[in-house]
Amino acid sequence: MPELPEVETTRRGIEPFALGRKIVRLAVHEPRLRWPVAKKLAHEVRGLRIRAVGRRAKYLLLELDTGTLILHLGMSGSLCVVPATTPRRAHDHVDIVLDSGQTLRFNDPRRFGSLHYTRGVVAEHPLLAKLAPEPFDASFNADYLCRISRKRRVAVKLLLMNSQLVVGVGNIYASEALFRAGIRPKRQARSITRAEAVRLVGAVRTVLRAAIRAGGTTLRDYVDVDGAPGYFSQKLFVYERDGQACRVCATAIRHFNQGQRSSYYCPTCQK
DNA sequence: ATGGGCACCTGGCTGC
DNA sequence: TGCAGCCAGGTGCCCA
Repeated sequence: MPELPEVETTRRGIEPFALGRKIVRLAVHEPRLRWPVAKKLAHEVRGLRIRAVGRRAKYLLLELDTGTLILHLGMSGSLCVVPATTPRRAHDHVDIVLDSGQTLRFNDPRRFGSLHYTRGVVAEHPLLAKLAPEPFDASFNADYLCRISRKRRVAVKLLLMNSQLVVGVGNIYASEALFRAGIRPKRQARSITRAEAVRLVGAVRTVLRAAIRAGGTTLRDYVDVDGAPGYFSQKLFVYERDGQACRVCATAIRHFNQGQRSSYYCPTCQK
């Protein structure tokens, strides 16, 4: 579920509670996540201090004294800060108990999330090593986009969602960015003109920034650290708005399936 | 190398 | 009311 804005909202939410805190105990109540949580992980991080709370793509990174915890929220995951005495609820899989008496509690009904610990250079971890630039990085620009897409026949929306081109853009924000750039999701990547590439890079950044400002998008179950929803759903132009009037030109928004995912666009605003 | 499809899992909604 | 069927913010992997 969570795309970059939701993960970034979570990062900012836990940072004030986590930074500088020592991990008293890490309890894995359900190790069957996307990959089984390593048995030795809890023992490895016990007593270590959280030196930084970072993010790379959709991964949350808790930098500890001697390594990094790598947490992915999957499709339905969320992280809350609660007093350690708070009773667990369904799908509360991991507790990171801090020396403040609070715990970072990971909840994930679908269990597509993951938790790893690495003592090595985190950027070289197999999950992170092949990731493309961050959308706000200067290296993600129109030249780069043109170069990558030049020979690609794949639909531009699928390319946007490919973490080897740019990270953090999932199904919601790919549709939204393409709307803002005036480009139909079905267009072959190689048909994107330079002017369109300029617009698309700008649109990706604008929509992600706006979504972060709104605390992310809650469609079904995403909540932030305080259990509150994100408000960007009110500002979506096309996502899950099929049949409704385009907010710009009033044409009915259309919907179709693309790569086993739903895509939405305005047939008038997008060419 | 590229692109397409599947798998992993639970819960909520729709329609019979 | 019950239940089958379908859908959902991700992404690694296997195959052609």
